[in-house]
This record gives sequence, structure tokens and C-alpha cells, in this order.
Amino acid sequence: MSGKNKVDRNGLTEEEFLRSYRPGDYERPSLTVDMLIFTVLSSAPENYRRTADKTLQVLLIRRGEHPFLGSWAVPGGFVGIHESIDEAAKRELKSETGVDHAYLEQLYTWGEVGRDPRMRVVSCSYMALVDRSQLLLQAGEDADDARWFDVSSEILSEEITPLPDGERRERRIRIVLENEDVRLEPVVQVTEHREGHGRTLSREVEDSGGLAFDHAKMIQYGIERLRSKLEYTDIAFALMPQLFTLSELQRVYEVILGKPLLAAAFRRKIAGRVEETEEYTREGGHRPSKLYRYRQAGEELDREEERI
Amino acid sequence: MSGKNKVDRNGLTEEEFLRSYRPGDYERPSLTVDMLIFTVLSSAPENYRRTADKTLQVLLIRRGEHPFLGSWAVPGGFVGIHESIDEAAKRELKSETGVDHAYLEQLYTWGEVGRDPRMRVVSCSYMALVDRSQLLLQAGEDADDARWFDVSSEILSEEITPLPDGERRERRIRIVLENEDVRLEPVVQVTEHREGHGRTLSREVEDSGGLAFDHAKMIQYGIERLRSKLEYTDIAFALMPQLFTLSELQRVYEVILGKPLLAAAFRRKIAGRVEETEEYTREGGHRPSKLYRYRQAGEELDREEERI
DNA sequence: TCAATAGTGTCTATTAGACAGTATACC
DNA sequence: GGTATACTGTCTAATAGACACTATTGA
Repeated sequence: MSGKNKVDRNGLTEEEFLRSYRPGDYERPSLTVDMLIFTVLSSAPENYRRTADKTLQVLLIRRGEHPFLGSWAVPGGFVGIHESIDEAAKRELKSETGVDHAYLEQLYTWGEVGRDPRMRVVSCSYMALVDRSQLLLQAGEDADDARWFDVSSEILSEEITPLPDGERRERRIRIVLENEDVRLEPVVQVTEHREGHGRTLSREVEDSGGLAFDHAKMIQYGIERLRSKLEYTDIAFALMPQLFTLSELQRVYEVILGKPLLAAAFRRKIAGRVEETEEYTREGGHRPSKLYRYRQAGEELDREEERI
Repeated sequence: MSGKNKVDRNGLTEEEFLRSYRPGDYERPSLTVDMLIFTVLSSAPENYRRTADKTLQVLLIRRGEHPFLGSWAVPGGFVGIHESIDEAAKRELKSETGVDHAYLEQLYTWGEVGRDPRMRVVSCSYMALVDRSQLLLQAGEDADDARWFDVSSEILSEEITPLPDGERRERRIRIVLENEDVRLEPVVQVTEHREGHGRTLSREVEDSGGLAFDHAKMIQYGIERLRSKLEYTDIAFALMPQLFTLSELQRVYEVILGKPLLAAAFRRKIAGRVEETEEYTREGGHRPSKLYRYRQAGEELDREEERI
């Protein structure tokens, strides 16, 4: 079955074929990884009573070279010929943040022809979720001009155009990327095209807002994936420190989903994913909050609910 | 902001830089697209009373060249330097099946170093869903040895290994690919690695079962994606003809999800996605079934539920 | 007539949403 | 004491699961 001993039309076995094989000379795209590195920042509350605000942040670097000199870009780099794409992603994450272990997920591979004006470049984007406390310890932040940006996104408009045998659905989404010095507001169009049995989804950058390449699309895609995974996986805990309060966790959900949640329902929902500790926070002029830790799904409570 | 007029450290504007830019000579991986083309087959019932069975199928081709000469592989090909990855995917779909419009979705990009013994090849996998009636009309099935295989998958085992600060979760999944002449049974290991804050998912081919390259992984990933999308999107309709009965639709869900569904609940759930017609099937020794068509989400019923 | 499927009504269990009410720290 | 948050109890609405029951055909 494996074809090891079969001979091809030239009478070669697989071993002979591989020994004589010379890669062709046709042009190949360059391959890069681009890293959407997300974290959550707690910013100091306005007064002693209020709790800390949470904001979702993404790491961008300021380009020091053409093209897009001076623009902000998602950090990334070329995939070496002797490393896997995953390894390249880990390497980039480490070099940008100093973080070794993080939630890491491949998102999407961007392969439009003109996306880099220099040459054909295909970029494989990854999402990394890092918890702030790790970042403070680990070195990180290369020599290059790397900065965290607060991220949010909103739907600007949604338009449905009927077609002879289907429809086109176009949503315009504004991303806001902001820190003390810079505010970028790219706009991305997400188009769903249905015709007969066909159905494809595509994204266009309507306004780069000062972001390099097609990175506005990448960021929009990353936020979308982060949001949807938040709702049906444990992904949020990758953004939390070892110990956290349920209110903090809820605020992380809220800032990423962009909507308020009801405390009672939220607590019911995540009850099985967390484990209480004996510790409490003592900060602010209000009732202290119990600290929890993440409970891996395996460690189910094996003691049955004790009944009378 | 765009850096068009800025000069870099060599005193070049972006235009000057691009004019003088020469792509480096470093080695680049080759880039291919690999197409997981799924369809659903209705096979003739055993006797006049029973309804047609549905099976999920995937298209594989028999390799006529080294490496893996004679093995079955997911159809695919190189991405041209002047076409986008999406275009390459559409081109491959068309050349293998003759189908122009289909549900098409990028799945994952496979970039392990040794996955092709000839040279470094990175493969971007896509999933295409085509409805059988299209296939019969359109030409398709190239000169090459292409065959449809019934697909199913089952979890063989699940093992959780505790680690100092986390755990490793390993599931072994057997895929069964079968037609009248061939039966392949690759086994794939899906490992979730958690350590501290880190969390990554990886797949290994435990037993290729006669499939070329790492295509067992690709197929397993494709089935997983198809299954999960079936539950929260309209993806199933891409596998259906224009007109279908709700029982047929349910059987498609059942064969893909690998479990029986309750008719009442199923009908409630998809009620908003379909639109009834005045037509009925008349086949088999039992009550005829009303034919439905897919209703795009936009065309909500604008007539309010009529009440008294 | 009857086997096999189509389709509906309804009871129950589970889950999500809403919101009031109690608890407790700090200034 | 008053404020801001922590946390719980409970009512209601919506959804999913179970299953019985009716409807309709071709041989």
C-alpha cells in the first residue's frame, strides 16, 4: 500500500525517485507567521470603591522598514525552511513577549496575490492568549517599537443584496485600536456570497486606518474567533492569572463579548469550570471576593453531591 | 501614516525601496492546496418500503507518482504564483469535480517539516461541500483515478495523563474510508497539551492506513469541522439538492453527527431555515413526504403569526 | 391490511434571563 | 451610614428530550 516497492512510469522505486528528485524552479510564495497576541489589562479604578476596569489588548509593532514604514503591524516573521509553522509561531511569540507557554491556535492563512507590495507573501496567522502576570515577569518587548493597543470592534452597517439565485451579505466592521499615543480605526468589510449551492466568505480592508498590509482583516478575524471560542470553550482562562475572582472573570467575558452579562447566570454557567480556594481579595470599599482557580475538565468532582 | 513619503534608514522612499527591492535567495517552502470534497450519497433502499440510506463521502485520488505511489490521497495541487489560495482551491475543485459554485471554507494549514519526503511543502486544506445532483450533471472525475469513499469516524480511546502543572489529553480516532473495492482505516491521535497557562492542540498520524502524506490528519480535521459547523450553521444545506424532505435532511444530519436525532425536536430546530413547497415525494410504500427548500436567513417570514 | 415512514401534540427536564434581596468591606 | 461590589434565591421564558399518537401510502 505504501508504494515503497512499487515502480513508477519511469521504472523507479520510491527510494530511487527521492534520491533523484530535484525540486522545480518555479516561483514560490514566501511564508510568514503573524501573531495576534491578546491579553487583558486591569487598569486602576477611579476611586477606592470601584473595581479595576478590564480591557482587551493586542500587541502591535511599529514598522521600521519599507513597505508601510512607520505603520503599525501585527508582529510576525518568516517561517524557516527547517522549522514547522507551529514552531515559527512559538518562536515569534517568545521573541516578542518572552512567553514560552501560552494558548496558541492557528487561525487563518492569508494568500491574496497583492497583499505585500514587495513580492508574493502568504501569511499564516495565529492567536496567542497570554495572561498579564506572565508578561510582567518575562522580559519581552524586543528592541523594536512594540506597543499594546486596547481593542474593540463594532458593526457599522449590514447590507443584504439579493442576487438572481442567492444573495450577498455585507457587514462593515470598525476596529478601534488605541493607546495613550495612537488611535487607529480600520474598517473591514466581511462579505458572504451565496449563489445557488455556492457559499463563500471573504474579507476586504475598506480603510486600513494606518495598519500595514491586510492586517486589519487579520485583527478582525482574530477578534471574531476569540469571541466565538469564548462562548463554547475554556479559552478565557488563558487570559486569567492563577487566582481570580468570578467578577473579574465575568468582566473579561464582558469586555471581549462587548455586552454585559447577568451575574447569576454567568456564575451558574462557569461553576463547573472553576474551583474555589480559601482566599479572598481585600481591595476596595466593598465586600471581599472569593478567589477561584481554573479546574481542568478532567478533575470532575468525584464526590457525589452529598444529600440527606 | 502610510509611509509613502517617509524615507527609511537608507534614505529611500517607499517607491524607491520597492523599485530596488530584490527578493532574497533563502529557501521557501512550496505551497499547495488540498481539497476535502464532501458529498452525501443516497443509496437505493433494500425494499420498496424503506427509504434511501445516506452516506457521507469524500473524494480521494489514487497517486500515480512517487512518493506514495498507488496510495490514496486528498486531491490538491500547487498554488500558482499569480493566483490567491482561494483561487487555487476553486480551480482544484473545478478540475476534480467540474463544480463551479460550492460551499468552500479554508480549514487549516499543515506545515510540519517532514510531511513530504521530496521537499518542504506546506499545504493549506479546504473543505468543499457539494450536492450530489450537481456532480451528476457536471463532468468531473478527471482522467486520474478519483473515487468517492464512504467516511465515518469513531473514537477508539481517550487517555488523560496528569503533568506537574497541567495535563495531556490524548484521543485516538479511527477514520473508516470505504468503497466497493477499497477499505482504509487510518488512526489519528489528537493531543491536547496543557501546561501552566499554555495550551496547544496537535495531531499525529498513528497509522496512515494506506493514505498518502499526513492526509489522515487532514481528513480527521475536516470531519471534525464539518460536524461542529453542522450544529451551529446552515452548512448542511450545501449538501442538499434544491428540494428535499425533512426526513432526508435529518438523515444527513444523523450520518454526519453519527447519532440518531428525534424527529420532533429536529423539525422544531430547523423550522426557521426551511420553506415548504406544495410538492410531495411519492416513493415507497408509506406516507408521502412534503418537499422543502432552503430559506436564506434574510427572508424571514414578514407575515406575523396569524392569531385570532 | 400492514409495514414503514411522515408528521404533530404534549409532557417533562434543562438551561438561560431577569431581578430582587442579602452580605460585607472600606472610608 | 452609605456606597459599591459579592453572592444567592427564585420566578419565568425558552429550548431540548422523550414519546405517544395520528396520517398516508403501495404492494
